[in-house]
Amino acid sequence: MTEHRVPARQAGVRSHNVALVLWSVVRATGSRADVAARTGLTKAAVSSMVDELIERRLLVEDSPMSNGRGRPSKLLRLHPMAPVAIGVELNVDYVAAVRTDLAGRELATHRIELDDRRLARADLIRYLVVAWRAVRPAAPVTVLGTGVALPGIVGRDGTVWRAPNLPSLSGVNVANSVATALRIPKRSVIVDNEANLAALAELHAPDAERDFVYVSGEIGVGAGIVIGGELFRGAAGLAGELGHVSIAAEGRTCGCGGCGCVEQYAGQDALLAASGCPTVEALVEAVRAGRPAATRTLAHAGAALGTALAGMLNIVDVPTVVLGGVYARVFEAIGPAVEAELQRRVLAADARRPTVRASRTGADAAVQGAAASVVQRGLAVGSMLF
Amino acid sequence: MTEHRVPARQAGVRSHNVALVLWSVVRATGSRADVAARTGLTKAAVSSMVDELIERRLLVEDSPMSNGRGRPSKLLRLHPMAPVAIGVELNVDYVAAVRTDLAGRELATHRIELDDRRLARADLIRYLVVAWRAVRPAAPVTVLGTGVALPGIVGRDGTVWRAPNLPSLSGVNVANSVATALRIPKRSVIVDNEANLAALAELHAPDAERDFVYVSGEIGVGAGIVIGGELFRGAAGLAGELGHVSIAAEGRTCGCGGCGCVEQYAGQDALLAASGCPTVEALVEAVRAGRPAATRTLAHAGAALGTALAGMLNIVDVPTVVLGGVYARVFEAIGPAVEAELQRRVLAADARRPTVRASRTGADAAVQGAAASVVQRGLAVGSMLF
DNA sequence: CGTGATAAGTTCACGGTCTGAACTAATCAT
DNA sequence: ATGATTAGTTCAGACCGTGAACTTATCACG
Repeated sequence: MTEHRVPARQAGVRSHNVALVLWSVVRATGSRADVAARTGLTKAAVSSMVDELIERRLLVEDSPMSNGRGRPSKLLRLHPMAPVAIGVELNVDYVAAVRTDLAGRELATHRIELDDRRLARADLIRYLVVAWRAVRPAAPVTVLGTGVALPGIVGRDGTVWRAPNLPSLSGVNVANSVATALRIPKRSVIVDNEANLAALAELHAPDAERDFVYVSGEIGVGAGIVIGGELFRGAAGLAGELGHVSIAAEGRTCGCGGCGCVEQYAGQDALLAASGCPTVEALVEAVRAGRPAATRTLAHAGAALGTALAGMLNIVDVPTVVLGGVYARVFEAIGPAVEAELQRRVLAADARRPTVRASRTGADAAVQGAAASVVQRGLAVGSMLF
Repeated sequence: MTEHRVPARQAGVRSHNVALVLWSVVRATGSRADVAARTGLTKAAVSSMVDELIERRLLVEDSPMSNGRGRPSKLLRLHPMAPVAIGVELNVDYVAAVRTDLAGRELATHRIELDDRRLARADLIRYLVVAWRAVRPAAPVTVLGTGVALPGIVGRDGTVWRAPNLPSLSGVNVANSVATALRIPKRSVIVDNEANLAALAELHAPDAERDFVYVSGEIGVGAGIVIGGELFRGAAGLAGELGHVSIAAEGRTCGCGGCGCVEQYAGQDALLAASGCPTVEALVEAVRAGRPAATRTLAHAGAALGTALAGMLNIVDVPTVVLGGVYARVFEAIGPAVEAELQRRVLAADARRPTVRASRTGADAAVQGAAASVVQRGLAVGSMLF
């Protein structure tokens, strides 16, 4: 049953509406009157809240600008010294960081390529710290929080349940480690799976759907589920482990202990092995050149991926699949195979044909999403910001 | 991003808190002071809201009752003429209905056994109407709404997307049909999948978990997903189609057009065919008697079901599986096989062992859940009740 | 150059809401 | 009977969004 446990108070109304106003300006600049029209609040209410937001140095007022007729409007903008969010990503072959404003605009980026599969836990954390410091604001600006993207299963409290490709992180509470290393409050750190955060970035891209599954094709295969414009994390935050959905009960054995896991058929390593390409770049090149070995491999992988995704779509009911990571780069070869399999296996496909498209975000999707997750929590009612 | 689109108003605070107070009394009787303590509101606020609820004939006050010390408390109860909810279920071999109060207590039930696989749409609706009328309140009591449980995929607007076992219902907007046949407002009718509503009933049972998957083992295999004490319906309300998750890419062909669907291995018809039992009763009896053909069949079916469920658990992240329908009746034979497969295939199993248990609700789970879904919507803010 | 139309933004009385403290009511133990 | 104890009520105070009236600022037109 819907839990009403918490009583509502007037202060909650205020903070909700102030967040609404701030968010409205962050999404698109506008005058007080514009904001009132967009939010449904009265001009009087918006005026009072904008005053408060200017007072708190979250917004600034442009100089008046004529609209042709009537009193010129004073456009509102994010304050240049408004709080920022930092996102960092620790992946198998690189460490990345980004600083964004509340609108998600990049203010600074950083990236180091390295192979850290065999690094010890302390070294991994140290790389994260270095990346964080590289994008830290010079000016005395509040850092709203830090989002951390990892290639593994992460629980709500920031503990890594499983990270096959970064074994030394297994069981570690990364939120704690990062917070102590950076001497920042633990609750300002959000740790999540890389696919979940990339899905969040995809959600923030222009014209994004509000219901989709983002498939992250890296060395592991993960998925971020977005329903109604919100990331679906499941009971403990572990939702979306697509890579280890079985598509053949007695199929290839997998490092996870099961067998027939789709990762064994459509993961990055499987793609390279089956196509005979040494690197992802070579595979992408082979697809461009239309080499049969590559296109055939990807058609097979697409069918496997599509089978697993069909199960997923039957279970979570999402109309759109967004292919990211490697899959986005070879979309022309793998997309149709995935789509065909979905059409065949998704129960609702007759009534609502599932669509498959390539991701619109680039390689920094996860790290962008990490920063966005901080902003999202910051704008939520009852958060750090209000 | 979390959508703040709608501004908050004071009236919303009031209706939220009134619902909170009403719900608190519905869950467990208590004095105004008890309610204040339970909800976190002040005695003053609760007093004013209880007055309103008594005025509106939703609550009544018992005569004072001594607590040993101090002024005796006047316990609050649901008004005997408070609104009720009606749930009806149309299934392949029976039609059922129930009337409940806001607390979910049964006030009247009705059940007709029949085989309606071949009935025309109009006849099916007629049976629903008859069942509804059989439990309709005699006294002039408001019917808050009607929940309809169906064995098929139902969209948010009440349209049946697919109902393999009741083909004449396919494409029909059952909410409309029932509303016009009963001459009740269309928006008072909620139509949903039978497994979803059974999950809701399981959630309302005493000591229910707040995160689980309810598996409905009928002629079709469906699942209702409960996360954080709320039913998860997916983007369009079609979530949980477990029966057509594929466990073998090139496996047995299925009526849905795909192949390898788990329903072909663990559905009721598959169980009967494989065990050689003519009816479910015979199968249950064979399991009780420990006949090898039956136990072997169920072990195999359990492995198939467990494989599909493992994919589901990896995707939606739920720690508990509740087996209902046929599976509950043969739990001793099928449960361990399911559990073993989950242990092997669920990625988070090492850290959090998935548990499997039999449903605590009976054959009327879906119809009870249908009524509960009405109450749930009725108590939600901005609903019919407030 | 002045006048009126137009639109942005502000002010303020009002009604609704919860809180917290003071107060009244009712019962029990002594 | 008296005091302790708990239930429930009353009321002033503070907060909040609304809606109408008002002020401010610009443009078009004559």
